[in-house]
Amino acid sequence: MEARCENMVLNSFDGHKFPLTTTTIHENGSSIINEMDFFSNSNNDNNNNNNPLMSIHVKEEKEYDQQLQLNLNLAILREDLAKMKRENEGLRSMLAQVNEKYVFLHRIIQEKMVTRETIDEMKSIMTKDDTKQSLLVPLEFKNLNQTIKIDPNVDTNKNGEFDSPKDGDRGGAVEATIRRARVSVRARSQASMITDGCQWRKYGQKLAKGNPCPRAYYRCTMAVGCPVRKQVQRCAEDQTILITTYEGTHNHPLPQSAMAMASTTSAAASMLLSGSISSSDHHHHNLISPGSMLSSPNLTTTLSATAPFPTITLDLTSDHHDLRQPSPFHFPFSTNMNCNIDQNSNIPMATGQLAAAQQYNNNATKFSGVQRSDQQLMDAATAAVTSDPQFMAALAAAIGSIIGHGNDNNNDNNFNRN
DNA sequence: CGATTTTGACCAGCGC
DNA sequence: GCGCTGGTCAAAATCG
Repeated sequence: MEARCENMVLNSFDGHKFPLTTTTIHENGSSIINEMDFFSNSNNDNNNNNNPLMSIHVKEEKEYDQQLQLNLNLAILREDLAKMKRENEGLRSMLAQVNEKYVFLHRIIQEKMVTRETIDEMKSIMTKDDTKQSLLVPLEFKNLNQTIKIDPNVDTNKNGEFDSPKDGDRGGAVEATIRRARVSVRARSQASMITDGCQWRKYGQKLAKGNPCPRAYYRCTMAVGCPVRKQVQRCAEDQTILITTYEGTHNHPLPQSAMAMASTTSAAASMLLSGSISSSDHHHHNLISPGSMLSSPNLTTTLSATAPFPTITLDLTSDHHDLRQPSPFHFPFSTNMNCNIDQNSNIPMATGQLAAAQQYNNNATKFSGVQRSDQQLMDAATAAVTSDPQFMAALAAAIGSIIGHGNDNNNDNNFNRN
């Protein structure tokens, strides 16, 4: 004779209890704890088919098994969710730090702008040939934002492009200078074109001299008349390197996924035109600007004064940026914090961020304690984030939304409410 | 069938 | 003026 009792249960999330073990008590008083086999199949069912009571019992056990499996899955999901929440908390704190640095940079930028205005006034007093000066020193724009927005008063050709400087129009010359400034991005990628969030239409292909790989020409098709173009070509020396050269500034709102690249190239072009750094051929700069692609430890920028158009090259081909992968290249998480975003149009605004970045570098001693750890943290986060394009896009959108609200003090709160 | 790509032709700038 | 080169155009082909 043996008695059977259920003495261990699993509480389900909906309040139900499911037996995990049974205890078999034998006549001699000994007892054996039998663990419930969650994954047993129905082989034994055949042995009980002739016993209606046993059949009902087995049926109940099968239901228990199914429910137990379901609840175990739920428990696993819960654990995963908790893990993701913890990771999310870490990212939030990281973003808070990034945002703090953005505010700091923004203040520096404003200070820089004021300084530039003072220089402008002094120069205009010292020289009467201000037309030449302003053409030679493009940074003298008091508000670079104005150079990026499409001005209906500026002559454009039939394609909506800015006319070349030869038309003698000063405004047109300035705009053409902006458009002619080029930002070249070198990155390792197996894909034929890097994914930068914009829509492009190929309008030509050429075999350039000295490179067996053809150069492809693309224009932005996200808006009619958008003057932005890009050239894509593999490096002749190392064909795993994809060289993408951007020219012009978008005249339309950009999706969040495109903001990273647009703001980075915009910032680089801004620096290039600003003359905030000396423009010597093959002069390398390692820029420090928190949270920016431009600040990546192994990123090298190269300015070329001998090229037909002023060109700045952002080199992402070092080991740290080795992005070789079968899937299309995805632009590293970065840079939204490096641009001002027009509250109305969502157009990235070049604001001389890199000059500010340099000043940030000069002031780096203020941050020397946290800079290094932040940089390491940022590196780790970048590697983690870039491994998941979808998450990267979502994170970029989140950051963009924060910074898009300006630098008010509620940014952290805005994010934490998510 | 509309959008996109391909590809030869055309144009402008530059050096000789 | 001529040839070379880079960049763009536009008709044809291709794709989804």
